[in-house]
Amino acid sequence: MKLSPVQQQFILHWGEMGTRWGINRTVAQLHALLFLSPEPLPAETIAETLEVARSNVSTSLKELQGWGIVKLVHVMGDKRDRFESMKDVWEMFRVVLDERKKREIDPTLSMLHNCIAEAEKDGMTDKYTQERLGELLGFFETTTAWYGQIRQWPMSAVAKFVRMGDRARKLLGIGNG
Amino acid sequence: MKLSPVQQQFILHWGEMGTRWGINRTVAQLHALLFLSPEPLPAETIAETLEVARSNVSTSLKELQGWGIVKLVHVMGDKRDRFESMKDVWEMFRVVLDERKKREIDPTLSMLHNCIAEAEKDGMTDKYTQERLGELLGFFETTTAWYGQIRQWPMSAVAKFVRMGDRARKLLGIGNG
DNA sequence: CTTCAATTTCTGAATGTTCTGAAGCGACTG
DNA sequence: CAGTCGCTTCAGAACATTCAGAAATTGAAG
Repeated sequence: MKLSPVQQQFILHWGEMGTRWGINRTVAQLHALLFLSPEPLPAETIAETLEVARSNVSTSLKELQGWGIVKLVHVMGDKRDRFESMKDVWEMFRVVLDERKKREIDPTLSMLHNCIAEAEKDGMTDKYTQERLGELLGFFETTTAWYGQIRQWPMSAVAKFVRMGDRARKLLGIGNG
Repeated sequence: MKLSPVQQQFILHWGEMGTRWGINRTVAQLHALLFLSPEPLPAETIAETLEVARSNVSTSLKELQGWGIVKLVHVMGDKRDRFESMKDVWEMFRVVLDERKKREIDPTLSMLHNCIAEAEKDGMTDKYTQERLGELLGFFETTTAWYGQIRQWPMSAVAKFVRMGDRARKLLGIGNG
């Protein structure tokens, strides 16, 4: 399988991008390749195309399946596993955000709850710290609640909302407008 | 300077958190410490408290200043530099998001524009790839436009918006509600 | 101009991560 | 039941990041 220069550029950039957000480069590249591919690819092909070890592909595919954005599929007459990426971009990012929330934000929320509870009774943690932790918790609670709302909106609603711009805020009668 | 167990827990967790989002552990810990501190701290104190090398503190502070969430300040009668974190959580996250947009999303947008333009004339990139890239670009453009809107809302507006829940969508007459 | 404290820069060492090739496992085939 | 194919696991090598301590720089005070 031969990649066009454009495909290469995209895959490389996506890999680079991944690392900046704490995702393994190869994992991200692999995802980019599958995302562009019209049909599900076998692991062997992926390894050749990306020029990485077969074993590395295996591990990365597990990772991507763990995130829920790549699925294993079979095609008639081929006993090899094939893999395809989720193709709906909006859905894909929703899945990733949900997963990161579960893995990272939720634990942070409980850490903060715990810290705040401890601080109240330990007699060693100053008021200022308690206030800061409280504000941080408030921030996370509000934003996750917010995300919880919006993630359910159909994509068309989001698009309209964006197009409304500041009128949305005024229509809802919120803020200082 | 002695940290309470609660403060330690928070700082450690924040450092851990940072690494998952592509931010150096020490940088994140340092930020956590400054965030909790009622007054600006000199580098020396930070190094002692966090038990890291003085030089490491210096580099990390530069990094945090680069992100725009830590500032150098002076206090009367002390010639040492002191550092304080931005304290408004909402403002702080806005600054970080703005910065990440500038560093990561904007380059991705131009990469996508470029790829799409190239793909149209190179005759080597299949239609399917072009469609996928187009959808991805659409996604990034919509979400950045959206963020551009909301980042300007006062925090109170966001809070109200969240509390309205799905009523907001219905009130605006968007989506399939 | 010298001294001294504070800070920054630099370099090699330590640590952490990512990757490969080899080995192993299981399923299918002749 | 031996042979092949595909997949996964694993140990160590390669690579990248992070860090500490030494050296250099800055800048203020005398």
